[in-house]
Amino acid sequence: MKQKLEALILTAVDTLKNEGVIDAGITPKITIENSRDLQHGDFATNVALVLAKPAKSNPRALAEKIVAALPKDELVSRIEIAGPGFINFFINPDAQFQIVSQILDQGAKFGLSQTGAGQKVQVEFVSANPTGPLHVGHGRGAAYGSVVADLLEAAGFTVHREYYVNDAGRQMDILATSIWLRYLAECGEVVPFPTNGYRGEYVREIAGDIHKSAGNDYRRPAELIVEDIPPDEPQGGDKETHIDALIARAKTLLGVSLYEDFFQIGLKTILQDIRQDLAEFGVNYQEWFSERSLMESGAVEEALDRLRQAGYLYEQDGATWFASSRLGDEKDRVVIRDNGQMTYFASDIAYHMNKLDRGYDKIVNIWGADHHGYIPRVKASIEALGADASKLTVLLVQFAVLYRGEEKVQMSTRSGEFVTLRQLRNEVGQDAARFFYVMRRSEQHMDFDLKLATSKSNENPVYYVQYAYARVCSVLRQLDEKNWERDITLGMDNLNCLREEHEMALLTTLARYPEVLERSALMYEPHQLVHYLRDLATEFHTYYNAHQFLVEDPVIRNARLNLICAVKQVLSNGLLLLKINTPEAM
RNA sequence: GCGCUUGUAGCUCAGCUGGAUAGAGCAUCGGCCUUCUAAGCCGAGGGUCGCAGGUUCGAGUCCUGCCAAGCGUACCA
Repeated sequence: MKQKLEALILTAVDTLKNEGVIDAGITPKITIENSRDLQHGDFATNVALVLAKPAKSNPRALAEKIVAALPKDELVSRIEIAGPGFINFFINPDAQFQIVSQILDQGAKFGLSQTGAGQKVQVEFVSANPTGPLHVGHGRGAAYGSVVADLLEAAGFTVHREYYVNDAGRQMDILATSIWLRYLAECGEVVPFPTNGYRGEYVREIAGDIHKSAGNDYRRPAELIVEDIPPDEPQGGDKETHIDALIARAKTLLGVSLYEDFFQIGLKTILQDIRQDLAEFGVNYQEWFSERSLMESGAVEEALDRLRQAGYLYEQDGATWFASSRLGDEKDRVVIRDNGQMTYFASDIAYHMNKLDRGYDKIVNIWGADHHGYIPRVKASIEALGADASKLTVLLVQFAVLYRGEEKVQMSTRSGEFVTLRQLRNEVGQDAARFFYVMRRSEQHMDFDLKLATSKSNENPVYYVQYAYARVCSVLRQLDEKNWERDITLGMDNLNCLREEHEMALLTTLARYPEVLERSALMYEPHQLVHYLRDLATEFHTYYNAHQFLVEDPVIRNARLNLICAVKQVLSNGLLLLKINTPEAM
């Protein structure tokens, strides 16, 4: 609809150019909007206002000339000039009706577009360290990321969803050592648990399982473990050096192979838990990409070599640095520490190099907002590798703060008392969890009210949309009970009897769906879809209260049924994208 | 100190990339169930869009400077 209008306006502008009214060199940026106010027609454009200055003309006068030059089209029933020079278009009602048959014809495909056809996009999200279960913060990234990916797919992109598994590095060593220490406790060895260890209950469970299946195979005497270990924080020492020493001790006492058992079992168990958690939440991936595989395949060395050849690496204080400050980062970054270990950033460079080499047109990373400081250095590394950094988009998701009514829910990873995603799902349910996560702009700090999400009342916005869907279903059931046949063709042939204000409003809203979907996708803003569905539900509920659908007159009845079935279809398409259920009865 | 993000109704948030009289939900107040589900609808009140400048026909939206909140500023991941 908008495209047609745009074409008409362009023709008019061209005519005026030929007449010399407008300088031929000017190409206006035409914006067409859905009018907010019905008095302003269905669509409005500001071309006249934009062109007034370069054309050295009064906007209203110019608007009149443009309107005069507009080709006649049956789509438009009336054109008005308003305010400072807006051109308002009133769409011919007959043209609006076709949306109903279009929706019912296309069904689940209505709204999908081919905008991104032929383009490959990779979306990486969640990527939480596999050192414990996902918590509510990850949940927001999961819901947001999966919907963004699905929206892109709906817009025609080929989407590759990926989880980057940090299965290398110190955090994993801390996990392995934590499990071992808990295991020793199972065996009866008394070793104080380090401040910096993972204290969650799940660590004990994994340790317990190992003890059950392996008995005392991994048991080592407590004296040997604590011998000469520097003190922990409560004893006046440093918790970091303390735990590092414990890790080193674990490796010596167990040997590489046995230590690796703990590492692998911990990784496997937790990763399995994360996968299952996400799958239950409706979040699925094409690939779980291992950081370790980058180290083992030599990809990290290769990436560093490429940076070195490009002249971006230098040695200082025994460490190897990447000169990211030359490419916009605030300071240079260490890639190889003075102890010879690669930093996390080094493998991250290799990972992004790998993504680029895979030939994606777009790379989308969804990160927690606390990682924002990382963006400049990653972009710098991509540029240093000679690639196009604009291919990478990093979307930040702000933390969700949990409330239970007025009361803030405390979360602490240290104590192991944090609220897990699983607990949240169980408490508020799948639909409410997804809806709440995705109904706010991702950059918006979010208050997640558990009480509101759990409430099965009118306070809860999730039910509002679902209820609209269920109501349509209910009407169709009533139709059956009355033994009335639904005559789709009769309804289609008589859509022009849908002249009530509420019906016209529904038609325009329905027609907006494809555009909303595309915008949501291209702007990575699922909340736009959520708001749209809310609006559609509102208009349906209003209509429902204002008019009876199951009326005696079969012509009006079937026309209205077709309209509400179109509403049902669009609600279903939208909710499906959000992976929110469409209950037939509530 | 510097950087990123955010300041819009009592609360939680939208605001379609600069447009017309700033919108919704919750909360408050008042109405609507013998007729398709009242998890709904209709109506009312509620605003210096953090503050101050600037850009222009026009600013919640853009630019500058302040103020406030969250996060980040590691040879941690």
